Amino acid sequence: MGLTKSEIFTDEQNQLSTLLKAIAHPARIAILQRIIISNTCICGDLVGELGLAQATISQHLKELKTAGIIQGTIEGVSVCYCINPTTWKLLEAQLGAFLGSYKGETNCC
Amino acid sequence: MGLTKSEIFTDEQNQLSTLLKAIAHPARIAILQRIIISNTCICGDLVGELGLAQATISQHLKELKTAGIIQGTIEGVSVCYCINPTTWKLLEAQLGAFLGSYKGETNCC
DNA sequence: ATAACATATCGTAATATTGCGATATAAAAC
DNA sequence: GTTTTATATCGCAATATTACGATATGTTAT
Repeated sequence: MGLTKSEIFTDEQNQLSTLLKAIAHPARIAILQRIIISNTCICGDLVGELGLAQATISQHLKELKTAGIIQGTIEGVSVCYCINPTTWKLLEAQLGAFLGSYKGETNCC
Repeated sequence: MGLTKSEIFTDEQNQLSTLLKAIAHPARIAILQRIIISNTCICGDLVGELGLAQATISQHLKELKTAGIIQGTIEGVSVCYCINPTTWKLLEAQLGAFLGSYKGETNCC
């Protein structure tokens, strides 16, 4: 085993969990925060600021890209990574609906 | 290696990633949705509805409980699991701040 | 062309996650 | 007290993730 049984869940549940998984790492949260702040972010900058090796950061960027959360365009020698607005909005919507469905009524515990 | 270097990130980044990781699984999303809908949820119900073994569901519930997202109180023979309102609000706040920090200005790609 | 720089990919080791059968625990019913 | 019912834990196998050194690739300067 060790393999998530995605076939027994809905597409929405699988999609949301995939997006959340991509964000659920402190390095990737830090990377996204840096991208959002600078709005023109290259990998090299991150290598200096986060305490991770270049290979590791490149790998995290790839995961964010694969999930569709960021997009990269080649900008001369370096690569410019930005937030993918479509996916970001999708995440906000899906997550908002999910988190908002709990109204805080504690009838129970 | 294979161990996340949490010491190089801020407490907020680590806390948010821990909460997200707990939610970032389709089974756990499904479980939370069921808990929210029924507001009085026991493990046995879930075993029938999701296509996972009892041991697996119990493990997912434990992970949600360890992360502080749900809380369980013994209710006779079965256990009643509910959302932990404090953690849920914290997650909404942290995530709202994070997702909301991106304003969608594409100056770049 | 070649050197310098930026990023990606490969290979590998350590650790974590997922899933489940088997078994333990603990309360309620008989 | 034994059986039933509900949940938890153990142990294991399969797979995934995290991290990084080494190396490859590709782009700009010289």
